[in-house]
Amino acid sequence: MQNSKGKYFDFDKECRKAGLKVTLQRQEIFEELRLSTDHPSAEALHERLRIKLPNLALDTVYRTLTTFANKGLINRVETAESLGRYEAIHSRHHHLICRRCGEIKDFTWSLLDEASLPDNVGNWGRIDSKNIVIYGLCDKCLNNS
Amino acid sequence: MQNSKGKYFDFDKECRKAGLKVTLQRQEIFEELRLSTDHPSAEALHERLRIKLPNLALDTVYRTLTTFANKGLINRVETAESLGRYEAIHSRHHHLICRRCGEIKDFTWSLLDEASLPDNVGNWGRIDSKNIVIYGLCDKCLNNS
DNA sequence: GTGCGTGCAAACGGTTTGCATGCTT
DNA sequence: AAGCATGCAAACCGTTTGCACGCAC
Repeated sequence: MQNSKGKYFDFDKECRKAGLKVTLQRQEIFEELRLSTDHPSAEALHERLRIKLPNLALDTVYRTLTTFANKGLINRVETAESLGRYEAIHSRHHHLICRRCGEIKDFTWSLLDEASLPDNVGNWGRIDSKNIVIYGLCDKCLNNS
Repeated sequence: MQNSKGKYFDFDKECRKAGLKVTLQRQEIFEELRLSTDHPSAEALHERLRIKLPNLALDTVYRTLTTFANKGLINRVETAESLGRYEAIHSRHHHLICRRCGEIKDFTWSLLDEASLPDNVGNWGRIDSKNIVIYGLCDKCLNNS
């Protein structure tokens, strides 16, 4: 993505716009995350990048992900394992989480996105996000049990 | 609750039914959790029980909560802080979580509970729970900022 | 050249585990 | 009397932090 002419997302540009220096580590971490569809953890990303960047430190991955999330370049997702996991930002979606294998599947539900909240919420405050989290057993795990 | 004649929930009975021995620690931990409305963590419960049970070990609280959750006596709730927190089981509800103070408010939304999932979920597997998690800033925190 | 970003190592906090003792059944 | 539950201490694991060097700007 270094020199992409904005094909998908001009990372270098967005990075600088956020006031961050463009480094190889940041480029690669973002790219790996962008290509991942499974909400990897910091450790998982570190593992995957070991071939490309053998010297990459795990704490750099943590720091980078935190920085990206703070700058709004990526989203942090709370999961079943009480473990911080991350995702490249894409469209509004909800989560199906398998209790067994931990896999997280996204799904969209525009009907809900547009629905207004029930009265008993009242004027709780300012709402930033509204997400459904569904737990269960995915098809694979159901068949292997 | 030890000798309550089933006024709210006969803990001793339910405990034995689940194959668990009834101990003072378990009774007190359950009772404290039942009286709590703020989804306390294991550490918070431990702290609150210090007066009643000065010798109660923190790991006992962890073990007890895990045991209860496994037996279905209580629910485990995933929260903003990536921290396991617990709640006594009450009626079906959803969560409003304040990013600032971490407070979790419950609300009900039967319309959603009864709604059928969108088509794109397909036959993902077996669904155990379906919860909405709303993040934002509660009224108190909004006014103090 | 300035200062942010990185790698290294050590600290940290919540949670889990091994073991011997104690209490429920 | 038998065995699960507890307390204690140590281990564990994911994450954060302090520091000095190195690279982007």
